[in-house]
Amino acid sequence: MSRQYVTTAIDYPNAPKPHMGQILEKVLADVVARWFRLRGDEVRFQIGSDEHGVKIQRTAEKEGISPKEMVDRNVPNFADLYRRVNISYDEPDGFIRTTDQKRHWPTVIELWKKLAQAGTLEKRTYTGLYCQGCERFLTKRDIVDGKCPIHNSVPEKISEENWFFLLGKESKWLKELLTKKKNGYRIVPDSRANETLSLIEQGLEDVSFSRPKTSLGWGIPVPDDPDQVMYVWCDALTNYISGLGFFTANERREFWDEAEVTHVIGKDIARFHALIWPAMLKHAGVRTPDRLLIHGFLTSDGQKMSKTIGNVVDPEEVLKRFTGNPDPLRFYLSHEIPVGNDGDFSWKRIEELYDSKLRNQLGNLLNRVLVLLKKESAFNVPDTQPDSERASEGWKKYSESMDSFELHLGISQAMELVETLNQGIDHIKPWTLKGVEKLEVLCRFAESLRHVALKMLPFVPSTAQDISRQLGVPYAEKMLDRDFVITPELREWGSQKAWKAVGEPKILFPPLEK
RNA sequence: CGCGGGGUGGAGCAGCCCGGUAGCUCGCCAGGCUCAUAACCUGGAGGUCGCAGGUUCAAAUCCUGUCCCCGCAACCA
Repeated sequence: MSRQYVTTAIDYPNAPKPHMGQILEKVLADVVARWFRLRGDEVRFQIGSDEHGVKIQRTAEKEGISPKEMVDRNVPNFADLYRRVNISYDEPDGFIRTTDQKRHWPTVIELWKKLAQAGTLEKRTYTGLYCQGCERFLTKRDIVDGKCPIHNSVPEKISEENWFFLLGKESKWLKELLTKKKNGYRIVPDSRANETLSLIEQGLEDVSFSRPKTSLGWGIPVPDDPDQVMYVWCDALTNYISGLGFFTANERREFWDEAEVTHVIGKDIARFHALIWPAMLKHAGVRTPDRLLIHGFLTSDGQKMSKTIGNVVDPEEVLKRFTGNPDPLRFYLSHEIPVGNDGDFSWKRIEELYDSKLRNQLGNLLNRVLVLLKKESAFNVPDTQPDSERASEGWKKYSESMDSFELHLGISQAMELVETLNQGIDHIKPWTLKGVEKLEVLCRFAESLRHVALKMLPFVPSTAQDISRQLGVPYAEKMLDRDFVITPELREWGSQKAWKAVGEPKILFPPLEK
C-alpha cells in the first residue's frame, strides 16, 4: 500500500461558477483519486481556488464590490458544484484558498524567503511593451506589426521594478528530471511531454515573480519589500504544499515526502507546472513531485466554447437535464475523452450515450437479470474454473489500464463486459430453462454484474452502488466509504458467500423527457 | 522554417507508442427474440484509414515528403 497525494489546478473564481473545462479536470482527478483509494492506497485529494490578481480586482470593481466580497461570494459555488458532481476531495481541509491568510500565506511567505536565500530571486527593472487591453507585457512573439493583435493597439513602453525568478539556468537538470525513468517528474500522457521538452529546447527565460503594488494590489505582499506584491506563480503553485502546512508548525509532510504526488492540470498551464514549480521546490529544499497528469480542452459541438458564438455549456444545465444525477456527465467525460486528448461536448452525443450505453445496455441488462432472478427461490453463484479465470483476466487488464491512467480503456472494459452479457442472455435464453440450470445461469449473470459495478465505481460511484444494492451484494452500503477497497477477494469470482438473495429491480436510468 | 493537435465507412470518435483479422455510438436495410426500460440479439449495405513514396513477408500503425483543417487556451476582450 502506498500513499498518494492528488491535486487539481486551483480555479480562478472570476466567474460565478465553474465551467465545463474545470469540471473535466475535477472529474479526471476524482476518478484517479477514487481508483487509488479503491486499490488500497492512502489518499489525500486537494482542490482549491486562486483568488488574487488583476482580473479579479477588475471584475470586482465593475460589480462595485471589493475583491474579497466577490471571491467570498463565488468560491462557495465552486465547492458546492463539485460536491454535487461527486468530486471526492478531502473535507474539510482539501479545499485551499489563496486568500486564506492562516493556511496559505505563511507557507508562501516562507517559500519566498527560502528562494531569496538561495539566490534565485533578483530584482530588476523590467522595461517592456505593455498592452492596456491585455493588462500585461507583450512578448516579441505577441506583437504583430508593432501592435497587439488582440486589441489592435500600439502597446506602451513601461518600466517597472520586478522580482525575477532565475529559471533560465535550470534547463539542464529540468530536462533530466522530466526524462529520467526513475524518480523523475513524469508527464502523462507521453504525447504531452514532448511539447514541454521542446519548450526547454527553445531556452527558458527568467520569470517575473512580483509586481509593484501600484499595478497589482490584490495579492500577497513580498516579504521585506512592501512596495511589491507577488505575481501568480509563487502564490498559486504553492497551494500544493501550503495545504499541507509546509514550513509551519502543523506540517503534514508525510503526504509529500512519503507519497506519490500527482498534479492534474490542463495543457495550458503544463509549462508552469513542469518547469517553474519543480525549480521552485528544488531551491526551497523540497523534493519534486512525481507525476503531471495533463488533460486537453473541451469544445462545444466541435467549436471553441465562446460567449460570442453562444455555445458555452453550463455544467449546471447538464446536471439538471439528468435530474441532478452527475453520473451521465461523469460517464461522458470519462468514456468519450481519452486522457490528454481534447474532447468535444455535445448535447446530442451525451443524450445518445445516455440512451444507448447507460439506459439500454446497462440499465436494461440489470433489469432483465433481476426480474428473472427474483422469481427464483434460491441464490447461489456456482464456482466454475472458466468463470473465475475470465474474471481474473478481466481484472488484470482493467487494473493495468487504470494504473497507467488510460482511464477510458478502464471504463470501456466494464462496458464491453455489459455487451457480452447482453449477448450471452440472448444466446442462453434463461427464460426457457428450468430448475437448477436456470438458477445457476442467472446467478452467473448477477455475479458478472457485481464485477461490472465494481469496475464502474471510480467513474460513476452512485450508479455503481445502486447496481450493487439492487443486486443485493452484502457490501453495497459500504461502497462509497473512503476506506472501501476492492480487495483481491472482491475481485474473485463467487467470493461473496454471504450473498443470499437479490433485491428489488428498479429503473436505473429513466428515459429522458423530450 | 514559432509550437502543438488532427485528417479512419453518412455524422462523431477509438485504434497508432509496442506493425499482422478496421472497432464503437448514432443513422440506414433485413431478420430474430419476447426475460427486459418500444429495450436486447443476429446479419447486411457503406472505408483504397488525406495524398505520394520508402522500410517490411506484412503498414491505419514505423520512416520521408506533401496537401488540408484546427488551436495557442477558457468566459475574458
